[in-house]
Parts: sequence; C-alpha cells; structure tokens
Amino acid sequence: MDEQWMIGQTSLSLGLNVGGPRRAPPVTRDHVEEDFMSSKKNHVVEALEAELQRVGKENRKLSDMLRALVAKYSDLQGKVSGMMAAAAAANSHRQSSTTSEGGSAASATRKRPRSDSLDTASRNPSPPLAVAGSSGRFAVSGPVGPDQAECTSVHEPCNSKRVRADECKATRVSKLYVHADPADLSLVVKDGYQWRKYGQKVTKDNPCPRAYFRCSFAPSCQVKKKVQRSAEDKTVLVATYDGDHNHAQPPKQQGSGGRKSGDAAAVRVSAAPVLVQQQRKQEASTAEQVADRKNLAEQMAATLTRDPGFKAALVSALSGRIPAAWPKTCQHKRIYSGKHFSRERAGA
DNA sequence: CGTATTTGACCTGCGC
DNA sequence: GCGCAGGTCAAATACG
Ligand SMILES: [Zn+2]
Repeated sequence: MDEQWMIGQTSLSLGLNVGGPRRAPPVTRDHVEEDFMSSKKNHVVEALEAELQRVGKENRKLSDMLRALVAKYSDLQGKVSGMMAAAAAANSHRQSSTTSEGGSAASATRKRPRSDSLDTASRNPSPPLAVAGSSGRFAVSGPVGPDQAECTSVHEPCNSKRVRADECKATRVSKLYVHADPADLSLVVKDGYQWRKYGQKVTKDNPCPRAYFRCSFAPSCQVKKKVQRSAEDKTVLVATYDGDHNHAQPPKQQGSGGRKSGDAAAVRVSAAPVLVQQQRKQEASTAEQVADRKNLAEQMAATLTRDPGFKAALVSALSGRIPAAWPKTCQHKRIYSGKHFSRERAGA
C-alpha cells in the first residue's frame, strides 16, 4: 500500500547504503563498456531491491511490535481502570470523613464538587484515584519529605463538562508534589521539559498565585501544567500536569539568543529533573508504574499510528535522517493554538 | 535582536 | 441575567 512512499523513501537511503556505484549519464563509447555498465546497473538494482525488502521487513516488524504494544496496553488499561473504579468507590466512602484540607469552609460551601478533576484536586487533597494496589492506601494529602516528589496521575475521561469536544480524548491529569525553598518565589518545577509560562492567577482558596505553563513544543505538544504552592505547606509546589508529551525530553540545549526557558531557571528548585523523574517512578507503586509506562506507550502508539508521516519518520530514522530541528522552528513562530480554539469557540 | 515572562483584560462556565 | 472564579490571550516588558 505504501509502495510509492517506500520507493520514494528508500531512494533517500540509497546514497547511504549503495554509495559507490553511481554512474554518470551513459555516453556510449563502447559496447563492452556498455555491457559492463548494464551489468553493474543490474547489480545495483539487485542491491536496491534487497535493501527495499530489508526495509520493508523491518517496517513490518516494527509495525508488529507496535501492534503488540498497543494490544498489551489496552489490556493493561482495562485492568487499571478496573482497579481505579474499585479504588474510587473505596475513596468516595471515606471522602466525607477525610476533608482535612483545613478551614476553608466558605469556599467549600460555595461550590459543589465539580467533575473537573483539576478543581477538585486542588481543593481536596485526596486524589481522584488510588492506584496503589500493593500499599492499599495512597496518601498524597500531606507534603512529602524534603527533596521529594510525589506523583499521582489519572486518565480523565470525557465526563467533565468543561472539557470540550476537541479535548475529549481522555486527557491525562497528574499531580506532582515537589519540595521547594519557600523563600524562592519562582513557581517552577524542573521536570526535564521546557515550559512557557502563559499566565498567572491568584486563586480563591490559596493566597499563593498559580502559574500556568504550556509545553514549549506547542502546538505540536498540547501539554499544560499548573504550578501552585500548597496552601498548607508553602514549601511544597503542586504541579498539575494536563496531558502527555508526545516527544522526548529536550536535551539541555538552549536556542541562540533569547533567554533561558523556565525549565532552566528552575535550577533553584531543590529537586533535579532526573531526580523528580526517578522519584516519580519510585513513589509510584508497581501498578502505577505500569500505568505510567503504558501511557507512554499509548502516547507513542497513538501518535505514531495516527500520524500519516509515521512511516516516513521511521524510514528516516532508519537512515539516520530524523528531522531533529523541527520543534525549534515551531518555537520561532508565536503560535497560540489556544487562541484559535477560544476564538472559534467565541464565534460558535 | 529575538525570545520568554509579566500582567491586565478578556472569555467561558457555573451557581444563584 | 448577574456575579464569581478559573483559564487564556496578547501587548508590554525584561532578559541574555
Ligand atoms: Zn511537550
């Protein structure tokens, strides 16, 4: 089905793999030479065909692996969601007794618990799920020890009223608790990704402002995060991640000119990014770990399978031609995808 | 000079 | 319909 594409792409790698036998336009001088050239040409064609077959084979192999990955993922996701449902049921039982958030009774009375997990999460420390199967309890309420980060994540289904149709694809929301110096006013959680701050707001139930960040790979990556100091313990930064990155963590490179990204500025925060990542893994129970990894796999699988250019990228990768610079070009344009969203919404 | 951040204005959803 | 609160935009500003 992709033969045309394959041909086009393999022609890219010809230069790499075949290399030598590129001949000049045939100016026929001799029958002998012509014969020689034609035989050589045949040789090249054979080599090309072999290469084509090899690449096709690899492509099939990778596709199979991807399929298996997706299948495994959906299987595990089913299990996880089952566990989540059970945990949520258990959670809702004791939720009434564990509203230990503090004395913010006024705000609590004003609003009914919304389905928006971000909102509820910020006012209610008990997470919307408890995936910790082994430990039984999943306490994120209190601040963790110094230099520790704790993370909880959830697949947000389409039940939120505020979630619009275009966001209905089960956005993942995860919370990360990072210990930070209270004297440091920067609301930056260094997690290895690059973020662009696009807003700050003082919320009602917390005197500390909440900062809004968007992945600097936007609009290709729609991940957002909110960072706010815990109302109880100002040494704790609560980072709420909305979505999953569809790319790897950027290397510690900063573009020419301009200033450092917010991520780089976060050196002041106690937890190093790698540390955070590792602690996320460590804190997470095995179930969550699996879910986390699965989610990553899902992201990759979904992205790849959805992307028509996946195969092209695959072949490009095989031939070492990954377009590494594309996010940079994206950054150059000041694209606010959200603007289009909101404006369109306003129009409609 | 190019890019990131700041910050007031604006938009949208929700409760009354 | 109005007011409130959270979220986002984008011009102005800061920075390397
Ligand atoms: Zn991203």
